[in-house]
Amino acid sequence: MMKPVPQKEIQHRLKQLSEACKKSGMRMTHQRMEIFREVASTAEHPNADTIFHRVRERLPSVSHDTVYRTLASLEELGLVSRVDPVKGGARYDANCDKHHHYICTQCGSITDIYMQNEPSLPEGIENLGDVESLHLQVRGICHNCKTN
Amino acid sequence: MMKPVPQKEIQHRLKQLSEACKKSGMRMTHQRMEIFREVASTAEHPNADTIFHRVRERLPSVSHDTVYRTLASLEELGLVSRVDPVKGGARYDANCDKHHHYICTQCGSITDIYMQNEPSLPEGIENLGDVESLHLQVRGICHNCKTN
DNA sequence: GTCACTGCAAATAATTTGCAAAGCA
DNA sequence: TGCTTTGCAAATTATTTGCAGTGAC
Repeated sequence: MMKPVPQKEIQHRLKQLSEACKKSGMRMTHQRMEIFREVASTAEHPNADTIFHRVRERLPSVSHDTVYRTLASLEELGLVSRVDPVKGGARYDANCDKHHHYICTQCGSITDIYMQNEPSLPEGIENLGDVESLHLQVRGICHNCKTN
Repeated sequence: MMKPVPQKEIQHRLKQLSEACKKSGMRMTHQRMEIFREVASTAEHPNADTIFHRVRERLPSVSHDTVYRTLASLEELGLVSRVDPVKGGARYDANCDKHHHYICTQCGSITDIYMQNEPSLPEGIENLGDVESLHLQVRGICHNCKTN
């Protein structure tokens, strides 16, 4: 269905995690590693509960709140980003390339999209404040939902 | 602080509500009118709870769940739109002009922004599915937070 | 050894639902 | 009158927090 993340990319991301932990004084725990691996291994933008259940298969003692706390730290490190879909809880993404999202309003699937031309900043935005980031969501009904 | 919505515009929006109710078979109740008026009277994108408290001042018996249900119907009618901020619950907006949002990641304030050039659709989006709408969020720290 | 991290349990926030009564068309 | 809508209460869902024990460095 969705293109899997290549092994090489997963390894690269895990290496970044290890470096980021070292640099920031965070500890590289088994849980943190497995939770990040789970997000880094898929492009489907799982939510916290999905991540919890998948990690649990390998690490049966992991708890729900550790997943939330870990995702929050990973977000602070800039290793995962949170996507707020139209409905339902937050979804997570370890793709650090500049990209945007296509969200199916029917099934809720989230797909990374890349722009040829990044949207320009609206004129006068500097009157409002700093610009840290720019997020574009394209919403619609995906082909999969259309045909089913 | 934020530019107030002109009386004329509020009246226009209320008229649209009345027409939309007639057309769709929805009934024009006192609660629905007041809840919509509350959203239509401000540009600050209040959340459900804020709307609840404000409406309550004029209509003391209104309940929390009626506010949620009403906002959901108004959204279906296309009279209000929901904005999902970075953190916290959904926020509501009765501005029907095509616009986007600046969100302060510190205080959570949401400001409408207008683009000179709408962002173009990414090439190949038609391979994913239909495009219903396009939402741009610009995030940063607003001047107000910067100076305080 | 120290301090960050974890699991547990419980709290909180945000939203939804079932149902009988009330009210608009 | 008939069907939508409301208020109440309770249930759910999503997420957060306090705390004592555990583990990485």
